[in-house]
Amino acid sequence: MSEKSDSKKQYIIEKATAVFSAKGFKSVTMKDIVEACDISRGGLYLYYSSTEEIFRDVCEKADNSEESEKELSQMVESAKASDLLLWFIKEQKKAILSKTDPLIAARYEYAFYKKQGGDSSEAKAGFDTAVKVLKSIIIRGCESGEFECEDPSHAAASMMYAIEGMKVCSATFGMTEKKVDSELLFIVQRFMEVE
Amino acid sequence: MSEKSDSKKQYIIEKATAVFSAKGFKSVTMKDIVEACDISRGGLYLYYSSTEEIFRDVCEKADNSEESEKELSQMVESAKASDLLLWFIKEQKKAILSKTDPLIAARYEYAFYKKQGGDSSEAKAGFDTAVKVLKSIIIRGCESGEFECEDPSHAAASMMYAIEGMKVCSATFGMTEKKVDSELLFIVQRFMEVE
Amino acid sequence: MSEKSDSKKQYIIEKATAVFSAKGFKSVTMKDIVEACDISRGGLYLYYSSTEEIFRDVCEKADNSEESEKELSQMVESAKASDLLLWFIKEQKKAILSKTDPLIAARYEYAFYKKQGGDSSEAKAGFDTAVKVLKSIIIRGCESGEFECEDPSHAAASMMYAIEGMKVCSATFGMTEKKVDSELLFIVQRFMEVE
Amino acid sequence: MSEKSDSKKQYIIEKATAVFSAKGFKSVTMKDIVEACDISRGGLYLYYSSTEEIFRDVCEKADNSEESEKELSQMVESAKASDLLLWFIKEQKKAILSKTDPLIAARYEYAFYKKQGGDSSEAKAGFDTAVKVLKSIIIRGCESGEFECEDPSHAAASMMYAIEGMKVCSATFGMTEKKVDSELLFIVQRFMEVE
DNA sequence: AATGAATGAGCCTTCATTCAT
DNA sequence: TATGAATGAAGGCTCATTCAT
Repeated sequence: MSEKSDSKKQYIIEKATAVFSAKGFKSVTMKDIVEACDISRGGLYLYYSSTEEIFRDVCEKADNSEESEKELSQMVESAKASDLLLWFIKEQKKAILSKTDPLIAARYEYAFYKKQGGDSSEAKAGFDTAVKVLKSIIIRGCESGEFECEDPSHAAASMMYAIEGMKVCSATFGMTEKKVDSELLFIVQRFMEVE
Repeated sequence: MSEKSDSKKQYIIEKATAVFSAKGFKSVTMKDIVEACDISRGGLYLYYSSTEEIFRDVCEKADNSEESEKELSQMVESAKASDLLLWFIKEQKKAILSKTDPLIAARYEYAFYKKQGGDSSEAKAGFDTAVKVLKSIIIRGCESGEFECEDPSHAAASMMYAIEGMKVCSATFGMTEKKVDSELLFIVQRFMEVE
Repeated sequence: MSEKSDSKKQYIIEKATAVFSAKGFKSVTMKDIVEACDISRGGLYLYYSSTEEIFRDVCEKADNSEESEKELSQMVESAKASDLLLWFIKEQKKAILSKTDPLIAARYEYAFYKKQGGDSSEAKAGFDTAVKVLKSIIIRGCESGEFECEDPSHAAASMMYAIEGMKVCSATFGMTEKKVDSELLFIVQRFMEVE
Repeated sequence: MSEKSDSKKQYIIEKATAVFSAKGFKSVTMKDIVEACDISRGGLYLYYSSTEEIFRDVCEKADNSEESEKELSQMVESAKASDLLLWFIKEQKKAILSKTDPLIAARYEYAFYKKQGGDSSEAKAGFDTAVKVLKSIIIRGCESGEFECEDPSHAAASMMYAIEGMKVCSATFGMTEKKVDSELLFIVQRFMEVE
């Protein structure tokens, strides 16, 4: 199963990504996927048995190709903290503007759907990871004297909440790039002194 | 029609609120409402013809009983800015913790649903109002010398983004009251000097 | 009941006539009538308990005010047969063009509906009456030497079939007045010699 | 899809024909068809999505097996006009008596339904075709000296109106075969001299 | 592995009809 | 008489899911 079926799964994921990006999470039916993939109804069931299952893989793949954290873990060893921060902020900006992630709306829908059902570990994990990364950047910057920040832990969390808020606002009623830039700059200045 | 049917509508809203709180927005069917209200299928259609229509009234009622902004507009005339800020933060805290608003998840779902459909004015309006209120509190505090803040407009927006982020996080994977308190305090301190 | 309720019935008939003219027979619901009459649902049921019942009265009233046959029976005593024929043809022309009878489509629909249900006496009665009238006109004309016609009985029937055909055609896909005139003239000439 | 589903469509058409013959057009529901076909609700929707769509195919099939016009176009090349006329009249007689076409009532109902909706091209097309065919037969007969007729165009139209009238009368309140024979004979004699 | 026809449950919506007032 | 809220049956439609091939 593994080799062949894996490439087929990749194909399905690819087509499904477009569907979830366009329709969100709950509105997507197995029929939508079947049609997007130009595959048979029964065929799809050989690989996936619910839209949720498909969505998970869609997100997973998207997360990986949004190489962000992986890439970071390499940079983090070598680079200057200010470069890292710049990079992190740019990544977040892209995410806010959905340039990287057209799935954002679907992700939130899914998060709420799971909350309803009691499970929410995935959403939490994503957020916590981002906070950790940001915190480690700040700490690094403080150590190297690039930044000054009394409470990196708190600062990282607060910044991420604000960023999260912008993501939601952008996903629900839209934000201009200019506005996002201005907000991000303002926030960074508030939470740390950049030398 | 108006008196009697209005009380019936109130009854439906009341029962429906529980349904939306428990199941979010999209999963709720007319049948769910019918059953919660213990009325006939046709009976419900006498008052409402879609879950969306019901949801709007549910939210409207919830907004009014979350007397927040209304109440504020009275206080704002007389009170000290620091009291107003305290009050505002407390309201937001309640909202974040869903103590006031168990509809929060449904509201977000609805916002995404409308975004899908192209309309998003309602969500935007809610956010903008909150920013305006906060901004006016900050300005007042600056004038009275209670606060110090260079850029009230920006500060208000940033604080609301962070609060919005907390709302989402709380709605998707939960936040403890302690955590919320700590975050709110930190944020306020970052964005203004409280004398 | 009789006096008061009669005037109310007349009112209902009047309003219902417009509804049947516009929507045919089967598409009309009790709700349509209720709305057209601006009366309560229960109120209508006090007088009528089905659209069919209403439709019967609607037709009956229409038949009476289309004074045709009644009026004729007076004329028939005195007038010249050629005048009567002229009058008869004019009446039919009006009927074909639905100038007199916007109910025509509804009537046919009803006729087919009843046929389905096995009853058809009403439709037959209407047609037979017309044939009789036409036949008596022809006979009268033959006696007075105005017309010449070997088989008045057959001629009357045939002419009425053609007229009936025109009614249906007019009701289903429309006919111009010019076309109707031309056809009626042609038919009369074929079935009798007008001196 | 084409082969298998076509045979299934044929099956549905066959069963549906009986339903439309028995119940007319408007009274027929998808459920009726589903039950007549002994298939599932969803199954029917695989092939047809409205009773109208089914009815169109029902009529089309009926029209083809009433080989009439097709057959005629072959005969018309070779046969004597008087034979053609005889054939045409016989076909009409069958139609009037609904021996060929138990769908007649449903067809009229459909015609009125479409008129209500503004479309009536189908009904008109059917009638016009019949007129053309009859006219060409008459012209042929005149050319060969079999018939004598001053105005074939008018005569054809008038005859068809009469025939149409008989169809309606037969469909609504019935006509005996004898009566139909007698009327048809009379009409033919009136509109042309048969040598 | 893959197909796609078939199923049946489930939701939506509209009406005729009743009944307490 | 008259009202109109309420009911529930009936029909429409869509999907997830299965299964013979």
